[in-house]
Amino acid sequence: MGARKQKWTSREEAALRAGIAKHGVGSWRVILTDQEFSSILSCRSNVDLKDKWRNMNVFSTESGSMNKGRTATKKNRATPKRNDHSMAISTVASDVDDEIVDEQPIASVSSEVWNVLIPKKSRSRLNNIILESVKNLNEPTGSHRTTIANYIEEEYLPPGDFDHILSANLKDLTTSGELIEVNRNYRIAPAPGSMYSEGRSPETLLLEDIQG
DNA sequence: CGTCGGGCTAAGG
DNA sequence: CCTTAGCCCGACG
Repeated sequence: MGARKQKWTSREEAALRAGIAKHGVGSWRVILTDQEFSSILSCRSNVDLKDKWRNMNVFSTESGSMNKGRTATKKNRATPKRNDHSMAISTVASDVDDEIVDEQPIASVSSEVWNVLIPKKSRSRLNNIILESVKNLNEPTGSHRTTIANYIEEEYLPPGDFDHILSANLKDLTTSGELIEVNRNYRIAPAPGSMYSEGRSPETLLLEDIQG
């Protein structure tokens, strides 16, 4: 009644990302039954995971090409194919590249995808990941850039030249006040108005809705 | 049974 | 108004 639409918490999103990183895209049921995430995602169904993952990867909606053409509504996603539990997100990059140009080695594509497909619109997406990482690392004194980079590379995906992108975004987040930098360490900034969320331990912290 | 893509619609901008 | 995001539905294996 109160919440017909149950918004996804950043914790659930993190669990979903981690689950995909470990089990691959499409293994929603497996992720759901994994003891690591089953507790967090207990309220979600396998279909919910799929839908959420789709909504998380909204690329286009760019200027102009808001095509609603019924004929050959390509978009992304091509072959579900059983990918190994190593790439996961790279699969998304691969089929996107599949649409744009010809086939290219994924290794070179992944960084390109991040540079080309991410530029301004999805800046908040990357920042979201950064905030997520800092929050999940939960270092009392804050986390160093290399630590953050390492976490993101492990947990999400590893573009080659990701380092300088991270630096820019960290600076951006610090400027905007979302992160606080102390001695080259970054930590989540305290909430503008409220303290911790109600009933939430400092572990969970805040930042449920940073999307704005 | 699970996954997938399309579509609907309540919220928020 | 328009975009977004959660959810539902039918199809397919």
